[in-house]
Amino acid sequence: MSKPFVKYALLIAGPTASGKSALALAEAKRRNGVIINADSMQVYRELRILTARPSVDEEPEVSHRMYGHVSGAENYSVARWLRDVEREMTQCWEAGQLPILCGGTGLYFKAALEGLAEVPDIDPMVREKWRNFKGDVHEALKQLDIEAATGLNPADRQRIVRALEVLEGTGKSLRHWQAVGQSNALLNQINVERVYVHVSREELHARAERRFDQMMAQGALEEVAALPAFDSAQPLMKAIGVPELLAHLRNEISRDEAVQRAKAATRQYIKRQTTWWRGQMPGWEGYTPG
RNA sequence: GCCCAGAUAGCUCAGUUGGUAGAGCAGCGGAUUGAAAAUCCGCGUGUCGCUGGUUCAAUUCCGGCUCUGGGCA
Repeated sequence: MSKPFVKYALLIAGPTASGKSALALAEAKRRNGVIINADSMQVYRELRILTARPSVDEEPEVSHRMYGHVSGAENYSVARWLRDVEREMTQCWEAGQLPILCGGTGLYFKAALEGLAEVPDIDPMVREKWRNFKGDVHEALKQLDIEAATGLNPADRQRIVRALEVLEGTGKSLRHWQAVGQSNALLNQINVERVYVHVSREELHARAERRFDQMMAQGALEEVAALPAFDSAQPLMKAIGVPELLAHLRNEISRDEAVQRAKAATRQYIKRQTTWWRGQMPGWEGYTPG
């Protein structure tokens, strides 16, 4: 007789507007669970409506963690999420509750399941330097780290800048850290149940469209208008709907145009999420809400 | 009713001095290790309104028709 696992977790993933939150809620009630956020945008306090954050007030009997717990002035990251999740899961187990990780950010689930390269924190000054670098960053990386440079597309500025800041901040190539491997896979020794909420593309599009109209009715425009003057490079400023509604508030495009563009951005996001799970996360149990 | 303009990809339009057509957006496929709702790569998906005529060949030229704008009545 094998000893039963003490540590157990339920992972609920799926594209946006698939109905993950509803499933998580039902499972939490049924299995004495706590819902933990696995979405990179729902962590930001200032965007409740646009990120479709679950309205916690309506379900006081179910505890939600890591929703809106970060200011949009900050740069959240996979690494911070892993640290936050580890803390929350531990609390759940100690309280005899089931942690339910629910969200649409594939990289977060992948990092939790497979670990993340243990790159030391980078000095913010170094990050700033490369993010604001005016010249050709790919040229710069070729000079400093030819191996990392050849593996990246010259147009992929974001990854190139990351390689540059890691090199300068740690003295070693990003390739080195990734080769060293990941020892911190959070869910490694844990009994994990993985559920992928599957809904047809057509249905997802229809639901996402309806949902955005609802967001507008609930005051999404006002929510964006009320945002503090964050730097446009902040992650929160790139949440779907924010650039579009800001453009409308600056009188550059009509309200209808902004809505159409935001809906298109949502469809494109759904496509990227679908691709991610197809390619990066095979072996999840499919679940179709019905 | 008459005159003028237009009708080409899902949308907005370009183009072909006659040899079955291409941009942007949308869409589809892919990559993805500390910004991931990010970032990047790839792919035209088409009765060129309908119908006759001229021609080896018509989306292109000519006629008729239909529809849509605008103008005149």
